[in-house]
Amino acid sequence: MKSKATSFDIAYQAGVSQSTVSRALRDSPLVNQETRDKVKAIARELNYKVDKNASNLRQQQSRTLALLLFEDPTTDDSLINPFFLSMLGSITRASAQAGYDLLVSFQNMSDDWHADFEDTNKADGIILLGYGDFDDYRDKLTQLEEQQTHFVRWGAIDENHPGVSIGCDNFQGGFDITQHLIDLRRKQFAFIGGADSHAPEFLARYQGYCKALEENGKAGDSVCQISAISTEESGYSAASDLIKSGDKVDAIVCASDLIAIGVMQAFKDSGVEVPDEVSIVGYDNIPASRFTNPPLTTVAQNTILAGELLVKSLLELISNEEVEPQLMPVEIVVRKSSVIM
Amino acid sequence: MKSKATSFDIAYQAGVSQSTVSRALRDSPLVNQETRDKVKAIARELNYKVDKNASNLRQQQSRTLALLLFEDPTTDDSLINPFFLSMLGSITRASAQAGYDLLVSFQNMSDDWHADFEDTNKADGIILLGYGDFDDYRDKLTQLEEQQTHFVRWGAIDENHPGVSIGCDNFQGGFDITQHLIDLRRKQFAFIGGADSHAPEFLARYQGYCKALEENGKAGDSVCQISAISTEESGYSAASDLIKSGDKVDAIVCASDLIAIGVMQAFKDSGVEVPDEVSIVGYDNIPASRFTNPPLTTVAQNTILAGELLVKSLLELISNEEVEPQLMPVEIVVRKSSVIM
DNA sequence: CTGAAAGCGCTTACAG
DNA sequence: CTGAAAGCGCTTACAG
Repeated sequence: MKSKATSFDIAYQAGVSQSTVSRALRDSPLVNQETRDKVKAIARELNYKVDKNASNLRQQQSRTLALLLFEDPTTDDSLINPFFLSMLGSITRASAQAGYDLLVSFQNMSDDWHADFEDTNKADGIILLGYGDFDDYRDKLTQLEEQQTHFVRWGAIDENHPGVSIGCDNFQGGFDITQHLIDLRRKQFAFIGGADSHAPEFLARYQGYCKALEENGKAGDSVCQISAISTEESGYSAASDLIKSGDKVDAIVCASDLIAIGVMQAFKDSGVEVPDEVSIVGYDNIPASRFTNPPLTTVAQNTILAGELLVKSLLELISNEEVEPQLMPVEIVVRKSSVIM
Repeated sequence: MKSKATSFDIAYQAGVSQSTVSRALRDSPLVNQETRDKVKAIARELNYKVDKNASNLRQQQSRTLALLLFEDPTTDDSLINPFFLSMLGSITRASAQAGYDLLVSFQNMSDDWHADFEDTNKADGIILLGYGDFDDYRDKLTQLEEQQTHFVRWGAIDENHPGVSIGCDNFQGGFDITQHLIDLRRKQFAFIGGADSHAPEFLARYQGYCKALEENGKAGDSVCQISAISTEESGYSAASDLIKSGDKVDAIVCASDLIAIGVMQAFKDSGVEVPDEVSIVGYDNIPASRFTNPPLTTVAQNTILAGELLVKSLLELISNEEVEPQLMPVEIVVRKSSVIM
């Protein structure tokens, strides 16, 4: 009584075979309209639901996507980079709309993502968000590709990177935000954030930064760059080094908002006024960027579109369609951390 | 060749029966040590992974938990209340550690959570985070209970609420933070946030607030309360009303950080200094609360412990153990929005 | 349009 | 300690 109804229970009550029940519930055109209605009515009445495990086993699929997050060295408890957190909602939503369930896990929970998700039939494909060092990560991507795993990742787009990437135009973002500072008549620039193969997104932002300086005759001397990973602490310490060095700067482009928040704090702690003495800008438009003091000028990436595109591309990959990497545009969000009133 | 190995492939190579392979891989004591090692070696070599669907179907379970988030009216794109977002990491982590997968979805994606998760065998249990109006939500909880669904929720603890709740001591939090303001010699108090059955957490915080005022001989006149839902906009508009009313207040307890951020903005826009003229405090200790100007004094809930406890309790429920609701302690985080320097 | 039957890949009671 | 067999609840080719 209390135990779950199966398709046989419905078949019995409807006076048809179990095969017919299965067909009717899946809206097969093979089934007579009348039979179909009857079966559906009984199914509803018995509160019948197709058993996912049985259905998936039979069809050799899972109708589930896996979202693998990178465990970030964040200051709060979430362990997830706030930028990725804002993407989570749209990925969840897009998966659900496509009729797929979404499994969420951390990348470091497993060594072999393919084995743990696709081989076990837990997921039909994988979405990757974030990573530590790209040079290490690349090997994992190559491995996934060799195993013919269906996966998409958010990040820099480069023909040499394994797999399909969806990402924003980091070069353009770096260029635009630097141009914004140049338009404000800032003279002495610095870039804070790693600018090498370990972090290709940051590198592209840096290259956009350099290009903007170059186009404005500011190459050479003022192309100052200090490495930092994407945390407030790292930004704080990089900025402290810069301040100690005595180099005069009046414009700082940070590779991420988290870095910028740390950098801003370091300058304030040294008694330097932001933006009066130095303009500071970030990248990502994380929720906290609106609340910093002063509010942070930054580069926004469309996280809603990003989530939708990641899911859409992955589903295409799963249906063996050809999928192109996608480069999305960025948008400058001007707030008070850059503009002198 | 390229197709996935099954237990039969291993059986063939190991020269044993498929049953023995299954037993060996599950570390059954029935299997000879030698046989077990051989089977495991071959499994590793063939990159064999147990098919989840088959295994789950057979065992009539899913080893999966469902996390149902409430789609909040947030200002950013995530659609998820930042407080719950910080819990996501620890829930993900705790599930993985218990050997369970975590399915994430929005509550409004479905009308019948039981049917959509437990009846389909997609999940063995459900974790609920957030809701809109508690009076509506309560019916859903009652329904879940009637269907004997395994579920736990984060929220107010009340014997009359259906199901098992894990939550922080909202009454104590409201009391402590109000006492903090009293200790600062504030005189005229207001509480901003709904204080009725629609939002039991807010109500408990309000009751703690009232109790603290009462104990300090401040009951009666100063027990001012203005309703607001947990968004910056709602806080802003409630504070604007308060300001317009001309009532003098020098201490405002907000039911959440989001409300407090809006309230603070409204006062600043009216030229009132925070905290010099009015102390403003929030509740939740969301990431952005550290960055507001001035940084927000608030009540912190231990999100890591909360996530772990939710998962632990749900697993106990699944194994049909008796589970008690859990009330966790809170901690006041004093920042500059309350304290005059 | 419908039914009987096979089979997806496991786990486990049963028999030895 | 091991194997043959049943069965979890579906979907779908096959036959009519």
